[in-house]
Parts: sequence; C-alpha cells; structure tokens
Amino acid sequence: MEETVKLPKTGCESCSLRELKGYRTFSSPAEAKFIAKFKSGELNCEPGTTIAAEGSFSPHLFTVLDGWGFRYKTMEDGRRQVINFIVPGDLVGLQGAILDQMDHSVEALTKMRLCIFERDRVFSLFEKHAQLAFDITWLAAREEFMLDEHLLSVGRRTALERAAYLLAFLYERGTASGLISPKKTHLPVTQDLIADMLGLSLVHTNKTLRKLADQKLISWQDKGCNVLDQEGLCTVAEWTPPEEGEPRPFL
Amino acid sequence: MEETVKLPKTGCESCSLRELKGYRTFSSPAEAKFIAKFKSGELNCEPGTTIAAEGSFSPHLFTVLDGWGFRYKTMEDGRRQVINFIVPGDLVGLQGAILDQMDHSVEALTKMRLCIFERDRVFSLFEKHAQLAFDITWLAAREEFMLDEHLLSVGRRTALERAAYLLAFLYERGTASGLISPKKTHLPVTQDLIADMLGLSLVHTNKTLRKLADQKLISWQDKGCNVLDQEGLCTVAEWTPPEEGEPRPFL
DNA sequence: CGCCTGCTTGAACGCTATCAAAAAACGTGG
DNA sequence: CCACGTTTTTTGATAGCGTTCAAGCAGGCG
Repeated sequence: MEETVKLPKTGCESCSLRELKGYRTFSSPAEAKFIAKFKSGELNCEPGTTIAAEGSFSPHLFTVLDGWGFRYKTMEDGRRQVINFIVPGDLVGLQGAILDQMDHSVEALTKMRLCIFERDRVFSLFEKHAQLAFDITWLAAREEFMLDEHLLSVGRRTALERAAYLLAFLYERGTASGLISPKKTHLPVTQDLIADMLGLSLVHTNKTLRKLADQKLISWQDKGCNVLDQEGLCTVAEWTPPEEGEPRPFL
Repeated sequence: MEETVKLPKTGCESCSLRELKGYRTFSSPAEAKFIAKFKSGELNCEPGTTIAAEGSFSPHLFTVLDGWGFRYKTMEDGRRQVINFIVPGDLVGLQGAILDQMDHSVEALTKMRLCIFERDRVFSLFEKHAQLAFDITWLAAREEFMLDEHLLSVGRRTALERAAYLLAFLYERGTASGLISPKKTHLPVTQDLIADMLGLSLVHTNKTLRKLADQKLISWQDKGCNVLDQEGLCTVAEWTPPEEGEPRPFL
C-alpha cells in the first residue's frame, strides 16, 4: 500500500525538484549538507492514501517531491471542505509541526513521493539556517495567500466563476510545478472533489462544469479535467494568476 | 486622522501585551533588547483607517498592540470578502513582507495602536533570533489554521451555523486577547461586515442574526453584538474553540 | 431639523440543493 | 476478452435557502 524508504537520504543536491524551472537551488553547500541530514527518509504512496489525519499526531513533516495531493476538513455529519491542493515543493504538516495541532487531513490524489523530516528537529533548522527558516515562513505566507483567494472565491463568486477560478488555479499550480505540461494537461480530480472545494453540491458542480465544457474552456475525461483555455477561465473568474517572481524556495 | 509616533521605542520589556494573560514574555534579555531596536515606532489610528491597501507596497510590518481590525479582499465590481479579524498580538503585513505581495487590505475597526517594524530588516531577525523567527512562523501557521476553519465554514455551513460560528470565533479571540471581558462584551462589528465575512447578503445576514438573537444567544446593540451564550453558539455551529496551550508568542 | 449610516421587514425571484435514476467509465476476476 | 460490481458523470424534476428589490425605521451628528 505505502512504502517508507528509510535511507536514501543521498542526493539532495541532485534532488529532482532542484532541477525544475522555477524552483530554488541551494544557497550554499552547507545548506545542502544540512538538508541531507535533516531528511530522514522518503515516502511513496498510492492515490487515496491518507498522509495525515485530522486530529492525529504525526512526528513528521513532509516536502512533496512528486504528485498531486489535497488537504481537507470534515464535520461530524460528513460534510467535507477541501482547503487546498498540494503540489511538489509544498510543505505538508506545518501546522502540526509548529502548532502541535493538525486539524485537517491530507490525502494523495495521484501517486506521491514525499521527503520526510522529523518535526522535533525543526527548531534546530531555525537555529542553524536562517535562510531555510525564512523559506519555511515564505511557504506559510504563500499558503495563506492562496487561502485568501479561496475564501474570496467561495464567499463571493458565483458557481460558474468559482469553478472557473479553481480550474485556472489548478492549471496554474500544475504548470508551475511541472505536473502539467503541453503534453500532459490532465488534472487528476473528480467532480466530487471539485464540489467539496467549491462548497457546492455534486449535482450542481456537474452542471456548472458542463457549462464550462460547452464553452470549450475545459473538457472532462479520464476521471479528470483538461484545461483548454486558461485565459478564458481567468476571464470568467475575474482572476489573474500571480506572476512568477524569484524561483520559489522549498525544503 | 492618524498619527505616527516615531520614537517611543522604549519599554518593550514592559509592553502592555507582555503582561496580558496568555501572551508570552521575552525568552531572554537579548531578545527584548533586539525587539526594542527592531521596533521603529508606533501607529495610532482611528476606526475606519486603512492600514494597508490591496496591491500597494508597504515598507512596514506591524504588531497590533490594541484594538480590533480586519482584513479583506475585493473584486472589481465591488464584491468584498472579509478574510479574517485582527486582534492584539497579530502580525499585520506578513504576506507583504515575505512575499513582496499584498493582495488584501487591512482596516481598523476600533481605535488601534500598532507597533511598527521595517520589513527590510525582517531577515536580520531570522539571522539573529531563531526563537523570534520561529514565533513569526507560529503566527503564520496559526493564521493558516484560522483560515482553514473559515473556509470550512463559508463552504459548508448553513447561514445560521456560519453566523454562530463567526460570533463564537470572535468572542473567543476577543476574550483570549483581552478585548472582551465580563464587563466589556461588545463586539464592534456591523452587520454589513459580518455579511461580507460570511459570504451572505446583508439582508439575509440580518435575518439570520435575528434568529440567533431570538434564541437569546446574542443581542445586537450600539452598532455591535453581545454574545450572551458562547456555548450555545458553539453548539449551533458544531464548533469547539481551540484550547489554549502555551502562552502565544508575538513580536 | 434633516441627512446619513445601520438595522429591520416583506415579497418575489432564482440559484443551488436534494431526490431519483440512468448512463458511462473503470477495475477486476473468471 | 467478457461479465459484473463499483465509481463517476449526467440529466430531470422539485423544493428551498438565500438574493434582490423596495421600503421603513431608528439613532447619531452637524
């Protein structure tokens, strides 16, 4: 089902993520060395695997190396809200590591590969590598930034706008992280999941997505979505993707 | 209108916030000294003052010393979404300082007093005081935590539940920060503002709040709300306030 | 006193939810 | 490769929650 590889700590310098366009390289050899030791293993998991569960304690913190995931919260009666999607470079479990409180679950959407860190060593990272500490804060601030946008969307956009925003957002994140490319434009999401992110019912989500498909902005196939016209989606949503600045940091 | 006091940097050790129950004291004299130098002034402002505007660049970062505020995003056609409320100890402008991007506005709800920091000196804080750097990350993680809850609420709760959740949340934050006490139970919010946080129309918000008032959970007076039965609100919302752990950090 | 802001209420409309069911796609074992 | 159960997508009909439009009221302030 899932598999934890304990020792391939090697090669953080040649981490596949470092080579990706838009991702930061190490700022010093010392930093690379530190991370290599900081890393305690790798986790490979299949679609549907729960990486962290609401309310549980996890001694780990992860950086996503490959694959899509998402995090969500549930209410006792089963209502579910997807909070955000997760792509390579994202930190998983930061709230748990910093606040000692994990009030959302994280699940793999595709096969995922994650880098494992020990949360009780996080403080040592802050002590020894200010730049890395800053990077963690950067990641936290950026997550906050995305949640701000999601809140605006769920709170104030119509169903059609919301759906368009979300797909444009996912497309944007996908391309920025190399999960989406001209030859692989497939978003691995079910309509059920989209519904729970949009705060809409499944039925209405379906009808809304159909409209977007009729307008040739997306197409739906193979348990997922293809974005055909990113700009069109942005127009419908009245949204503009954040412009890429510096290469983004990650641990 | 607003008034920037440039020099009373003194007395961070005896900062009114440090004395508040639930707020952390300095962990070392060196830290206190650093913060005293890090602080570049104080800002006093009146209700309605815009402390930071969407899209603008601000060279400052603030810690709230006193008063209520809120942050929000707007769309071009005027739709507004309140993202979160701000109480003493909260950091204002973190996204701007870390990401060089400020995509929300911040406004004072009551008179506010803020501590001013220079954003271009933030990195030096990370270099010299790991504990303070960690604290900033703690604050960011906690904001993220709150936004997670807001998203669940706006996305999946009914109007009545949402309203109950929000008021319970505000009451909780208010008491934790000393803005609310047995003798001062007044939340300085208009229904207009509540509506824009709940993602509901003003009219429906009004009717919903009326129901909560009819159930004697709240009362509305003096341009604001009094929480009469916090537990009752929590029950309606199916929400439980986070339990206080360690004293919370702040800059 | 009159204006402005904020709260309240009623009525009609409509977006979205819910219910119900079927079609399509997928996975799996024979 | 086919049959069959399961998951996912689709569609139609009905109900209802929340919006919009339209007033009216109350309190604060110049």
